[in-house]
Amino acid sequence: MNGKIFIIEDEPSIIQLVQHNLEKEGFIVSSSLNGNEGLKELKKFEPNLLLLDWMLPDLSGIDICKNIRKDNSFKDLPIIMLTAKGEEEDKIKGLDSGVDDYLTKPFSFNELMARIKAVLRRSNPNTVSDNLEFEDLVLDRIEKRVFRDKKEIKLGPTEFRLLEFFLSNPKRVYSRDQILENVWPNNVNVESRTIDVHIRRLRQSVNIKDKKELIRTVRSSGYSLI
Amino acid sequence: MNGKIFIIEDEPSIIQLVQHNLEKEGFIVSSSLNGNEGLKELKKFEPNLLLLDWMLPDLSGIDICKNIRKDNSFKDLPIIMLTAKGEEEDKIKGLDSGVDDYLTKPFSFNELMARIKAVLRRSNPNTVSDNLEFEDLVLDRIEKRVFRDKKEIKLGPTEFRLLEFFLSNPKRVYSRDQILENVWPNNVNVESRTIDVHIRRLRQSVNIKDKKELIRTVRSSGYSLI
DNA sequence: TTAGTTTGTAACAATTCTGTAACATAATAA
DNA sequence: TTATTATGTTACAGAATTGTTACAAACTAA
Repeated sequence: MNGKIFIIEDEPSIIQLVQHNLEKEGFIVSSSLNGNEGLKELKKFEPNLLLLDWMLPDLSGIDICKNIRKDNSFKDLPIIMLTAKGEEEDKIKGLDSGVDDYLTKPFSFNELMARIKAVLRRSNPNTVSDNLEFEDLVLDRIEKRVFRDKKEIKLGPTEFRLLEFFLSNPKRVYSRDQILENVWPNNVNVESRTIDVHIRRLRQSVNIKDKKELIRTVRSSGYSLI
Repeated sequence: MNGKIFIIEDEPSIIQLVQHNLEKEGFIVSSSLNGNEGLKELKKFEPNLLLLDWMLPDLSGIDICKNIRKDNSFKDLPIIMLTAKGEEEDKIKGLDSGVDDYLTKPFSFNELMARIKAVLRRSNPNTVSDNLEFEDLVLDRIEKRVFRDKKEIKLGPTEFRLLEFFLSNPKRVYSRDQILENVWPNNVNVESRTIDVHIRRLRQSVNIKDKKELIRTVRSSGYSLI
């Protein structure tokens, strides 16, 4: 998951929490505590999505919204509005003003994340791709297909998940424990040597003559893409 | 398993139990009985993980959480929240205060241990992201690679850990005892001369023609980077 | 059902890593 | 200087880790 997200929200604790978690998810995040300043910074930052608080000390969220929509280069910027509880009526207005979605505080991060993904996918398909890529390797999560060098590769379910996991963070070395935790269904007990065998199978499928080895063994640590 | 764990929890019996068991597992543990004092001590202690009680006499767990997340040097500190049953669980989760995991009292030590391991695995390699650097030497802990002068150097597992240890505090002279304690798995007995041999191997790998020696011998004291 | 896949494990092979001993050399003290 | 102690260097056996293969059980699709 990638993309740039801007937050305008006057409560620092919310900014901290959301920003922290979004960055952990791989987004580039910037923020502002008030409307006027936020508008300026936003235009410099050029985000792919805006999280906008409804109640701000200077401008209301709706004013910001209108302002943004006037600016030609941002008239398609997806906006998710954050509203405090009990601002029900205003929601409707909010939607009228060109907001893409709204979220009522307090919200869980998972909720927020789901909305962000949905909105980004809907309005900016390029920033959120369901393909994982690494060099000449492409994994299509939706169609469950894998290509190397434009040619399709057939993988079994486990090899697919294994490769998907490696691609989530290419080059990073994962221990067998980490692989087990993330690739196998929870609380399934398999020997760690089993992973070696699946690595072997994945290697066999993924390797192409005249192409370099894709999976690196790091002795006493685990495996990684390379 | 190693690392530093801090506990903020007002019930002494729980602290006793948890602390004792964690120390037996090889963790360095410190604790505090209340929020305000805990916050101060925590920042001095610089833990790798925090066990945080939800109900405290002075501050609530969530306040502490927010406070921690504001501090830049601790915004990635993994936190496991301890809650009593029925203690507004939903609220805690709903607010998503940046907590990494929850545990409902009463819990077994095994449960706790499992969560700790999972959280540490999940968040430590990520947050500790960083490369260790010293002059033209770079050690990438995530990808488990070492570079000197931009060129990759192949190291065995022990040499890697050895170098990693030296890089944690470059220029500092470590005695053979300290090296043993930190580089070799706990309760392994090896002769101290063995270290000399590994130093030799590390030197051989790390040294480059026309570049100065990187590892200094301090007679009767130990070794250090230089 | 049946035929074809997929999966986990065991067993063995291949490879790499480690610790130690033994000897060489360097530094220090007497 | 010589004696003594600390460190450097090398070689090697056996530990430990990983690669590979084969096979039976579990699973799927027709």
